[in-house]
Amino acid sequence: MAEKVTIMDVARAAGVSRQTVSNTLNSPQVVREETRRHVLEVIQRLGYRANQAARQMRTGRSRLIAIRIDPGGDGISGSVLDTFLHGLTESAARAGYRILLYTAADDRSEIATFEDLLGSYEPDAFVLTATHHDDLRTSWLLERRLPFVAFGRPWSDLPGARHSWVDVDGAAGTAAATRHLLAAGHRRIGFLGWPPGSGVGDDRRAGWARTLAEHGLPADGLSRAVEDGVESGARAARDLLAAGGEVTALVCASDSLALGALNVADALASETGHLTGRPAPGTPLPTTASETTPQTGPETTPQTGPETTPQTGPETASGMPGAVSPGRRPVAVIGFDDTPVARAVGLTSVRQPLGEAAAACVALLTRALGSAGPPVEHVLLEPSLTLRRSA
Amino acid sequence: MAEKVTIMDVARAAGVSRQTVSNTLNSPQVVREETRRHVLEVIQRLGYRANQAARQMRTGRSRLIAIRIDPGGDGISGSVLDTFLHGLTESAARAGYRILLYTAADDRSEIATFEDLLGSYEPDAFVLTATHHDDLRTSWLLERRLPFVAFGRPWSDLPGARHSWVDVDGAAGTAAATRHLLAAGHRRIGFLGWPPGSGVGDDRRAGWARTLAEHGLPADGLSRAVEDGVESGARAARDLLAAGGEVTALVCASDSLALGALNVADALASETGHLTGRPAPGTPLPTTASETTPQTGPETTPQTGPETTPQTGPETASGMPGAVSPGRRPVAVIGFDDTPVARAVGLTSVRQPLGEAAAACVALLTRALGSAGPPVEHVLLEPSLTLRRSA
DNA sequence: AGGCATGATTTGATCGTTCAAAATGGCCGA
DNA sequence: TCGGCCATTTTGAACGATCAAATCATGCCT
Repeated sequence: MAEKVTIMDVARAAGVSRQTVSNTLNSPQVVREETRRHVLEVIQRLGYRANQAARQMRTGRSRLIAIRIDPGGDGISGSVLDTFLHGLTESAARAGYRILLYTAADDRSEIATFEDLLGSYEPDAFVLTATHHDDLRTSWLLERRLPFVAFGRPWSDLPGARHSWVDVDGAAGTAAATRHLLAAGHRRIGFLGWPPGSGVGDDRRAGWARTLAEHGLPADGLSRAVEDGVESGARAARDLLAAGGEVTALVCASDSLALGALNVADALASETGHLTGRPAPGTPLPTTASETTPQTGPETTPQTGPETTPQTGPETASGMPGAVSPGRRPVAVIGFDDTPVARAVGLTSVRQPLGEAAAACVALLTRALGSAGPPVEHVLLEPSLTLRRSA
Repeated sequence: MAEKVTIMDVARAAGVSRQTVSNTLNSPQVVREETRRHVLEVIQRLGYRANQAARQMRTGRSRLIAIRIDPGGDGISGSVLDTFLHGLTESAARAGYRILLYTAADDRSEIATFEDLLGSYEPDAFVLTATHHDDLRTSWLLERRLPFVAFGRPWSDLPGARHSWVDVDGAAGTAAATRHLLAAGHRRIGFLGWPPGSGVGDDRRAGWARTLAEHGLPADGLSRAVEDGVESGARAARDLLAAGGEVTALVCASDSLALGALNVADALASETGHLTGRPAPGTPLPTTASETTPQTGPETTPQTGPETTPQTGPETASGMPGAVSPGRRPVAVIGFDDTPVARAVGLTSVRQPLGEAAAACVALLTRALGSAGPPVEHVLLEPSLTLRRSA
């Protein structure tokens, strides 16, 4: 096993007391410059690291942030949590925190886990995801004045339900998508979303509706509300396109719905002879300019250091057997979340700045835990549009 | 804040000493039955939970398992780690452990993180993923006799590099895929994989090659080795299909490659008039039997309790505009990992039993940490084939 | 020179648990 | 009645850090 180096080992080696070593690390300003340097040198040499358990016992802080990981539905948008989690781990590490995972089936069992964790590992804070109407978790945490941030707005305006949150402006995302389609000449733009009641879904629909209204275009009958899923998206798209509204483009609340819609659009195109409009279903565009992310408005994203996500880079293409002759575009489709599926099938999609969101969560938490600054803060980030062949 | 309940609070309330409370929890056999029951009742009533930091200080065990989370390339197979992580969190919780996350860019920085963590949070064990040839991490951990399991075999047979691992038999997966294609009548079955040298990739290619050999079929010129990615998969598929080998089916080392191949296959089909062979690219089969997972051999998977992953269920379908008339099948394609992308585009794929793998990792670790059983054990799990429209 | 504020460092106590050893009490046989 | 043994329970010490208070220098002012 690795030999343990305690604060006493360092103290002895440096010829000072425990407390001076502790002070050089935690309150450098009270230690004489020369002593400080010497102690730091010894710490370095011995490879000393403060034992977290002992520190926690005395200070009551674990430097642990807990977050739930869940299986994630059909998995298509599962990568969203995945990416967020990675960003969170990275940002937390920079701030001296570590991420602790737990699972829970519903609000009730999640609260039970809160109690369990608080009694044993004593995480300093929680990060909540998938907030919803009448979220039991937020009220439970608020009642006990436990520090937490939600990734997602509180979708109810109960007076006491004020807490810190970070979110991505879904409405701005669908608005940008809609504006992009308008700029491309589309005038009958439909929306595929979820049944009313989900905060996220309503928000995304609102962005589309608002933008149409701003351009003096009617939205009546151009919207469908179905459960999330590829096939329900396909059904809804068929229904909407057959309704006689002459819809030429679709904005969708998720990549799952969008993928279903895209399948329908491609099928219709091949049926009506427009097959060659796109190179081949699911094949990337032959130009390197096919994958771009234009700004969707004033970028308020805070600078959070370099994101080290290795980019695969836009795929280059050689001979495209499907691209025979240029034809008129079939129904344009835009998804939401820019999941791997979207990249794989060439679906234009709204991308959430997940790395920035994670960094913002950590920033809010550390500020709250450091007891500096206001206890309740909000950060609303702008998404961007990743353009691909589908729109 | 939540009122803290210590072991002394319980002791006082129950009219016994600290140690008796401790014993009721940790060594029940030394406590008189009646006392034990009484103390347990008080513990329940007060909601006592042993403070992990204090316990860790005394025992030296943190009940923490550390694992790396990484961004995950193009994201398509990112969901693999995601699912594994969820299973790990669940299995670990059942065994009384929690999962701690960290990030690292490469082996060197991961080892630096080991040192950091071991000096501060003192995780009891590590779970390594993405093991590779000459893995610096395993040798580092082995030298220090630190407990760990690798999800992935050690892809080098250095004498000293013996450690516990859990893996999925990739060769068995590609073999099953190949057998499935053979049973469907295919005789010229190609393979799209990665350049030689990666253990995982070589293993998957071997399963395909072995199966062809077993059936007395030649494999010469039927294999391509390219970097992972949708477009490189497409290129390799075009190359292989144009080579004049009359290839009618493709087994691929990943869903990314398979997706590229599928795009090419679909494009070729529409070029040669076979378009209607499949309902519509990216559309699920209209039958509910389309998504099945046959056994691929003697199932050695250990029983690990109910996996609570909510299944979306096989998608049902209504009118399929693309399915005009039944035609001859175009090139069949099978992927690997059964990612969300595969489900979304209807790609038949080899599924890894990730929940079982995670459970096996935890089982191996707890056994090693409990110092019962042999310190080095191996678990090799059988993957299964998820059938969809692509093969 | 003595008192005193200031800066730097050290000492004592404590967090909550478990290990190890000591204490208690009942029962038995001599 | 006493010692010994066993089962059960209690007490003392320790894990490694930080907080709070005490101590030790040092310089300055009166």
